[in-house]
Amino acid sequence: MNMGNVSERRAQPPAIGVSVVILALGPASAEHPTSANSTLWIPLVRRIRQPFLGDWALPGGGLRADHSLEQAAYAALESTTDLHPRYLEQLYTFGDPSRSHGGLPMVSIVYWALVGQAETKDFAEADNVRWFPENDLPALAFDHRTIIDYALWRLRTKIEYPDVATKLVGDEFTLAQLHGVYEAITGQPIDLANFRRKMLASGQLEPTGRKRREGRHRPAATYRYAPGPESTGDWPPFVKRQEAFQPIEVAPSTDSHDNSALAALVPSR
Amino acid sequence: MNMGNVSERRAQPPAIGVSVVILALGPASAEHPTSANSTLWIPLVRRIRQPFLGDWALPGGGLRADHSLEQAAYAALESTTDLHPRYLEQLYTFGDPSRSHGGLPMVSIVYWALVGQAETKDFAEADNVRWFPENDLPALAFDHRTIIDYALWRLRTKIEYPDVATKLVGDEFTLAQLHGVYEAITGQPIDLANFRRKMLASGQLEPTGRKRREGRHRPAATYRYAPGPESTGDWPPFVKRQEAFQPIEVAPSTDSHDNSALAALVPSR
DNA sequence: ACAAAAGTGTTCCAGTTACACCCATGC
DNA sequence: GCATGGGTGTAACTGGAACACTTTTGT
Repeated sequence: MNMGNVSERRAQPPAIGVSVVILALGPASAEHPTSANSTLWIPLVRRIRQPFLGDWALPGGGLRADHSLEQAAYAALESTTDLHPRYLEQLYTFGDPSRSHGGLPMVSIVYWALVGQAETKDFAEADNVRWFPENDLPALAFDHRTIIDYALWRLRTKIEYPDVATKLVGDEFTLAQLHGVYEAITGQPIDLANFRRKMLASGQLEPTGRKRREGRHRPAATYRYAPGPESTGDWPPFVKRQEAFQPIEVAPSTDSHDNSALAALVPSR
Repeated sequence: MNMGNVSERRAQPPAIGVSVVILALGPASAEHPTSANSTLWIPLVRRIRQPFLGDWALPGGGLRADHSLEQAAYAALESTTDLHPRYLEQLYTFGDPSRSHGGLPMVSIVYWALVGQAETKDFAEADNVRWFPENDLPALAFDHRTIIDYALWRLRTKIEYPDVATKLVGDEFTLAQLHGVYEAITGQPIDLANFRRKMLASGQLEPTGRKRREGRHRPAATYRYAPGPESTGDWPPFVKRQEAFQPIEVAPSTDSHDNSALAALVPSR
């Protein structure tokens, strides 16, 4: 590729990449406790080249012409953690020339993903991957701090939709657990009595009939998220949602289809 | 640029572009009347090459490494109409390989823009540019129909925020006008009495003291949109908004700064 | 029996809806 | 005066917030 002088390069299109903000519910961090006993954790990867060498950054990768954006996001996710996302949505596309800070100009299409609580036990920490609590992030490369703040803001404003909240707990959960998720995310105390009624009234929660003992006291009924066709609004009335969650050919290599891992990504509303 | 065989090209990054869905309030179309006497109009450009030669498409263009996404969106907008946007926001990024339909793979970062009613008099119709009412669109190239549907959906869900609605009328407007905008966009009849109270209660409307005669009857007081610092929520609590509306160097050529045209784009909340 | 969390009932309040009504202006 | 839209008043309805209360379990 021949790019002559500077002004010629400036006229070139920028590079494209995809990044992912992965969010999982974990224990409240010891140093920075919060009112709730859970916090959000985010995995970051350490940069191994300039600029920002040694700083932490969002997982991400390049984009191939024969892959969808979701596929690229999913690949970036896999490069960081074995956890499978239960929710994956496009967040925003950042492309300001100033954000590269000395690197080559880059447009980043950012996704955010939620992974379930049950699975977060294996917070597998590779050498260059580490999980950080949302309220105690290290110095971040590029504008990634801004991006994370935006992702958290989006989560907080979107948490009202039951399907988002349920993606942060296991498939089967008690209302108290779900309540905890809401409090952890909003940072606000929420009246449990009203919360329970509101959730049940939404018609999107299906009792499993089973019970679960949380502490050493009365067991609670468990529920499962059940979409229900009456879910209006929120998402556009057209195919976009299906399109976004088409089966993904995960491996960039030729022939390995593993869509089983993507069962959780099937359109949910 | 040398790209050998097909599989090699598939591994290349796709091209990037920016498209804009421009929305303006205009008269209800004769063939497809609606309950309200206004409808949304959208300018489209005719394609002059394959694929989809002769079909209509959203205005758009390429991306340069030294331009921000907003600058590119603004440039695309200028290529179509002289109208200046009063609102410009990123909508979504589309990148599915299937969307190119025989063309080269392309990632499109789509913006949507609102232009004021007063200015739409000069619906300047160039040979390859035509305005269409939202309810009577022609056959569209690529997935542009989906994109427009998404933009309309977004507008309809966002119209609640007074700042969005006011962007579709002139700087000075009567409550009846604003009411008409709401009805045109939602398609629902809205109780005028309650509407007026709600708007005034929002504290974001400032009386000008002037009056305007609309029909041949009692004149109505006019108002102006006045942000007010109490506007909470809606937008993320960080710089993103400012960043998104930094002064834009419009012309791709070397040195012509014309930021005066962008006064309307200054952050409004 | 007692502690602790699960789960239910009930009141209060604020914001919205529906609709009746008065006001200002042109003809 | 009267027609027409501008503008106000108000009662009924609705959903959420607050909090007292009952139930079920383990020790």
